[in-house]
Amino acid sequence: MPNRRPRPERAYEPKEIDGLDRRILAELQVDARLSLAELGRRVNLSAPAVADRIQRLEETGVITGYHAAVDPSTVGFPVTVLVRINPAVRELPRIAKLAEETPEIVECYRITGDDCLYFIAHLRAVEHLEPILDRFAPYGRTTTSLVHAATVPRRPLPLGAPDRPDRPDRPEAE
Amino acid sequence: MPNRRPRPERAYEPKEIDGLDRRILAELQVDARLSLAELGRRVNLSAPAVADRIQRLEETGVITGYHAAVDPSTVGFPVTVLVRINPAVRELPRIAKLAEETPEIVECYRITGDDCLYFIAHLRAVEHLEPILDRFAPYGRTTTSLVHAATVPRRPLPLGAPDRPDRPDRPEAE
DNA sequence: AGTGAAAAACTTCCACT
DNA sequence: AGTGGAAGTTTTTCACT
Repeated sequence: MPNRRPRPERAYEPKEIDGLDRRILAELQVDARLSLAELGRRVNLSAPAVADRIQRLEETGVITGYHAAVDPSTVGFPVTVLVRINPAVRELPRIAKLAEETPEIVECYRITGDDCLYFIAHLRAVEHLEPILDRFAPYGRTTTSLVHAATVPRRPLPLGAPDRPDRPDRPEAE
Repeated sequence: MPNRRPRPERAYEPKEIDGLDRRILAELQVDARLSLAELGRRVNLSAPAVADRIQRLEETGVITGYHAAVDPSTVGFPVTVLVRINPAVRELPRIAKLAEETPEIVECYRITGDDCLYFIAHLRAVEHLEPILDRFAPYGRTTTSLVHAATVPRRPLPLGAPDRPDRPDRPEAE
């Protein structure tokens, strides 16, 4: 037998995710507030079994959280911008820190290409854009786009239709 | 009295969102699975009162859903791309439709600027990028970036700290 | 708009398979 | 890994403020 060291620590165990897990994930991506009982009914499993699986999915880093989606325009942030940044040499860490410290910025990613960073920010008014851009200006060149309508609103990963049973159905109680 | 027609239909009523609502929203953005009972404890309100407010927030379009966040890399989508598109004249609707029909695309927005559309897609392999780009090629010029680490992972809107009481606390039971 | 109390539903724990 | 049953919570409804 080959000398197998214990598996290196990693964020999530490489345990197989089966069709049942995928169906549970598909359901929870659409409605995170589904009860374990209801989930169990949908995937044909008892509530404790669903609870077990969900716990495992959480512990292995597959599910990273449960979040209410709030429409920014309804809570005073009618303006959304996407800003790309072409950083001056060696200034990327400073830019990342600035982004982190700016509460209006709700996500920020490193990307490949000339502009190697971009963020999304929600603003109370277009006028609030300038001061934000000004803070970044010393460290890079910014390109700003106003975000209009969502052509495809955020939607779940294509995990396969949540309707293919992995085991035969149990007989229905009527 | 001026002739007031019934209020035009809109996605959400312009009812005031007070500090209590903001605190509830702040909590639910962080953990959508909090129980009404626990929320009530945190904002110092009874469970039925919290349920009422949440229902109103849902009905008025402030809360648009509750979603489990799934780490794409743990479910077989290790590659994330951001694609900007500069559409050929009059082809934007076709591009939007293509985006809608491509399950790997999890969001797509219209933006200002030369490239007036962008989308985010999660892929099972870089090789899957080409066929997708090829579908868009006839209708516009695409610019693709690979998305690396999240500098700022998606986080809640800055709705104000969820710890400022709007009413005096009730006496604690001990 | 919010409360407390009762009924229904849900989550959790556990012994068993 | 999953089940069914018991115990503890939570959600929901409702009369009252």
